[in-house]
Amino acid sequence: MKLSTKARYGMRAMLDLALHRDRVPISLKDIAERQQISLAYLEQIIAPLVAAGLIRSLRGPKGGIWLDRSADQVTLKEIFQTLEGSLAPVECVENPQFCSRADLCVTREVWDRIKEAMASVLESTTLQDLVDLQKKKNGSERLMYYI
Amino acid sequence: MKLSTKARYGMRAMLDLALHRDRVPISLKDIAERQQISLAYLEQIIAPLVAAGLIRSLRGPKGGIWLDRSADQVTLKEIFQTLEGSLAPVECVENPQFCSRADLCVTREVWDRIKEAMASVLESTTLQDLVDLQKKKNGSERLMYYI
DNA sequence: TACAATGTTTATTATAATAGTCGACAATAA
DNA sequence: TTATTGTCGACTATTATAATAAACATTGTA
Repeated sequence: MKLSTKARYGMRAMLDLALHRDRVPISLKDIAERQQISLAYLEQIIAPLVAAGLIRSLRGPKGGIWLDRSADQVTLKEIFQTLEGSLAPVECVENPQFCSRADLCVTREVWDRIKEAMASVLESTTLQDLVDLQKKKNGSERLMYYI
Repeated sequence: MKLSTKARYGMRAMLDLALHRDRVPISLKDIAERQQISLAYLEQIIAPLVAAGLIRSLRGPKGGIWLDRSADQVTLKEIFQTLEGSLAPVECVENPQFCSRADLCVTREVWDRIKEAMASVLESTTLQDLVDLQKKKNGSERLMYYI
């Protein structure tokens, strides 16, 4: 049960945005270079985040993207769900009619608990928490991330 | 991030075994029928559980499989890991050298927390817990599961 | 106004994983 | 001895993933 690269890269891209809030749009090209993701692929990852209203964008020279809210108002759950869909590890958790056994099956309860455990982590963490973690972690290596 | 059918079916098969502890081997055919899984596919799911020592087996007439331990001694984590591999949602959590950014990347911390949250649920639940849940849930429908 | 620099959208593709099926084989109780 | 079980390996169809690429739309600036 592995995460897709879209969710992995997308989370990195969102953190990159949060770390570079300079009141100017950040170009996809810059993010792609810093995060070592191909520009073309990054475009595909950013698109749903724009559609979900987490990111805003502007085309043209000096264009780019930026967070629509302050980092402490964006939970990782929103990002995750936008890129990966439901948190449920099996379809029947959200969609009982997916399996005819759903109403009798107690393994479903297990998968639901896992969903809730994941939700708890992702709801309680914001982009700002990641920013703080990053700053704390970098210490002297800060320059790598801020220049 | 969805579970494979192997883990889904395998968890059901293990619960089926725990519910039918009658001191006799249970045939794969019976489990396949009750759980609505093809026999051929179920064989593939059972094999790693036997290899992991969770299940024992006997061939021939009246042969079948059974739990090697009592249900309260089998955590769901063991079953999950046997069928699905690591709990880590991204490779770098277990294998830092998977990604060159691993030591600086704080999204990795998020994925690790998710892994731990899942582990917590799966470690703290045993097959016996599922058996109890099932009995409680079934009530009058018990017969469906016990005959 | 022209144009270069950006984001947007859609199509296409290669690779791998999933979810099985099938057939030959091995062991064993009756 | 034989029918009944589990074991093992090969095979296959379908789908998802992880991209690449090309054409297009917008916009700041010279």
